[in-house]
Amino acid sequence: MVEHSRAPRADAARNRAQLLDAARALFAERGLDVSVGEIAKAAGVGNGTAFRHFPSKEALLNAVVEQRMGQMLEQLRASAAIEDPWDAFEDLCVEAVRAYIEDNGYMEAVKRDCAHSASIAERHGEMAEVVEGVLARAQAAGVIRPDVVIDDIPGILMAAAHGGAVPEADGGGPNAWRRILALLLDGVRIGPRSEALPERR
Amino acid sequence: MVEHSRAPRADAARNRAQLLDAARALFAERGLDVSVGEIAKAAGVGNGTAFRHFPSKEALLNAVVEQRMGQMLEQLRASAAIEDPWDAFEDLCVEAVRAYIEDNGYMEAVKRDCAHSASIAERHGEMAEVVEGVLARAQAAGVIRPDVVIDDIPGILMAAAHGGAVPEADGGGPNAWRRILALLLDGVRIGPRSEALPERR
Amino acid sequence: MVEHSRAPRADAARNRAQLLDAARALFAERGLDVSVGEIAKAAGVGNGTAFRHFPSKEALLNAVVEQRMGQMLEQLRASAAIEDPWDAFEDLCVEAVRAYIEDNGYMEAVKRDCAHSASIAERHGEMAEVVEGVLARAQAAGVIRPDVVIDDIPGILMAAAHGGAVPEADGGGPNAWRRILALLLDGVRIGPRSEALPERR
Amino acid sequence: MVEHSRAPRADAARNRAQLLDAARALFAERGLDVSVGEIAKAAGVGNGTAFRHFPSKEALLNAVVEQRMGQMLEQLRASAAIEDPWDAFEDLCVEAVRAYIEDNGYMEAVKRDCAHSASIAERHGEMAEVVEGVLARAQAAGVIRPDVVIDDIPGILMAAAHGGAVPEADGGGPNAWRRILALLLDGVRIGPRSEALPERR
DNA sequence: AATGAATGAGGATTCATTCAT
DNA sequence: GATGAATGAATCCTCATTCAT
Repeated sequence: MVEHSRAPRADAARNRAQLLDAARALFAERGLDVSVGEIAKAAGVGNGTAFRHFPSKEALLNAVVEQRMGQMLEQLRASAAIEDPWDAFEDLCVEAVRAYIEDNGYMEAVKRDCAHSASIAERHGEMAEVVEGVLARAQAAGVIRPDVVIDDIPGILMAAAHGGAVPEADGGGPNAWRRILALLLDGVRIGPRSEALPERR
Repeated sequence: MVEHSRAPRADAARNRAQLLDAARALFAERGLDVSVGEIAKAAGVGNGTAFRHFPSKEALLNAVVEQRMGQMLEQLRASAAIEDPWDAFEDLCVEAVRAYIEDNGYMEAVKRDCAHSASIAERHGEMAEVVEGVLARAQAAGVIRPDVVIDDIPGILMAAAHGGAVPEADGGGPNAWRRILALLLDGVRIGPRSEALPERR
Repeated sequence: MVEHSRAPRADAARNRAQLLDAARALFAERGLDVSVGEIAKAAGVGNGTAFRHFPSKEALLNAVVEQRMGQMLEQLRASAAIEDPWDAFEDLCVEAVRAYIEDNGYMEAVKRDCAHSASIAERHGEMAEVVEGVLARAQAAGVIRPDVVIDDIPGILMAAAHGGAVPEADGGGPNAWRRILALLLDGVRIGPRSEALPERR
Repeated sequence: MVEHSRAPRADAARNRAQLLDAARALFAERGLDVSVGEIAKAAGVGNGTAFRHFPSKEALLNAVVEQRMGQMLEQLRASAAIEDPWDAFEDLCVEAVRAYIEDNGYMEAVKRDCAHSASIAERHGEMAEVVEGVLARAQAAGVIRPDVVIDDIPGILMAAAHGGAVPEADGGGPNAWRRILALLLDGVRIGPRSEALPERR
């Protein structure tokens, strides 16, 4: 009988999750211009339901971003756990940029000022802390030039994420960011350069 | 009052120029989503006038881009004329990125495939030629690592242009790109790194 | 006042019906150029509601046509059920032309190729079948000249429907088609002519 | 030197003629929806010129119609000159319908009430007179049934002109009107029917 | 709590018509 | 008299958001 009753509280949570999933997928795939209606449809719910869970499109985006930041935070911590200070920093950058690349919506959201909700701000703070730690460790280890500051990192990541954002004819494409990031890392690093740039796909 | 009087025929060119100016300004400020109507209003002309001069929004954008490319081409040539191979390359990058930064619309247009109009394609070719020359000269002079290829350059520029595209609180801002570009250039360069990153701000 | 209260959900069907009615009426009255906005207003709904029910003007027209074809098909079958072969044919023609006359929109739609939607195409096929049967029976009974072919019938009906499509001063008007159709039928028939043309209203 | 002066009065007449020609051609080809601007362009004049010669689109259409009526009148008179009363009537009908078919714009204009200008009304009267004469002669000769009246003729012609106005799949096409007109003529005629309907294309 | 209907403000684009030169 | 620029209303259509059930 449980299954036959009309969507009780349990399904509310499921709907929310499905909306978030659909929103993430669609924002990632097609940018921030997808309509709420389309997201709702992809989530298998009515569009009114979308607005019940998230009072505005902006709020939905924020929720997606917040969730994404959660995953990102885990990822950053994993990178931070790498023993070698340089490897930790490099891995952190690679994974962060990959997250941007794979989620256009997240990236576009990051470009706006997204410290709207309290929890986003909190997550943001935690992430900053982790990054700061990794950077400090690498600088303490003497593998990153000392004039790089924590405020440079978001820009570096965002820059790398746009390294492939040109037409294919001009060298753009899904893997082009790897070379750009490699150049940036070589610019940041102390010591010998990387032997070779990543293959251009 | 003189300036406010209507002066159609002779001022058609002026209207066109005002439309281009308004379009550039608004595209730059608020991205490619500004409506043609708003551009027309900013230019001080009626809705239909915009479409008389540019048969579609796309065409208006193309015109903006084309004009910008003209300026850009001159700028690139000036950079190419610099004697020192590295200075030429560096100047070229700085000026190109500055152009992107100052004209968001241009930059967004560059991300798309912009070989729409014949003249844009032609300009594009000329620009590529200049850049290729500067790169080749620098590599021949041994100041740029040999595994950098011409197809890396647009990505490098686009990346640098996004170095400031994060909230101010995260280190973004109108001048942040300079540091990111400096890092990229250090990654590209053979020999000692730059002594210090450009000042933030 | 009861009728004026808003009653969305349950009345969605009613809105749809009102839109169809309004569309039919306006298309009939003023041709296919009436705007969707005007139809919506006549139906007492907002602009967007029209597009919610029918995703495009074309779709709205198709719906009108489809509905009309349903009525028409019934009518044709009723005519086909008439025992006397000639009477059946005549009645079929009269009713078909009347349908055109009463619904200008339908008629204009028939002029285009209207096999747009699957169901329209299907209906079209069913109608053709009925007409073919009636014609064959009449020809078998020797009351219609044998060189008339099925492909002549749509043209005959369309022609008759335009018999009144001239200014009143020139003999046009809502009933003028009856005389024209009578002439056509006399041209098609084997045997004596009709004794008198229908009264010119 | 004459050719080098700026379009004196003589060219005004020429512009007018070119506008009429262009309007006729475009209205004929594509219906009454062609824009004045397009007509002006086809005529090789500025659109302001079009509105100088014809104060409104409606006026331009009227002028086209008026001119067309002139040609038509000649044609009708030629038909009226045919000796055999039936042949005269038949020829008149064939040529009139052909005129409609070949000039969609004219036909659409005839459907509206086009007695706007005095000269159109006058032409209209002359045409009616000719038609009336041909009809009377044929009826006097006993080849047209007596219950056909002059007011039936415009409807007959308009009807025949729409005999092909159905999709090709339903028997429509550029020559279908001939069979429909033949049926109408057989309905109108006294005596034996035509031996065979015109070939369907 | 979920639904999907309704809404109306835009957005791009076209066009008849008016006007300044 | 000719020109073509300017105009703004109108058109189809989309979408975030609100509401009645």
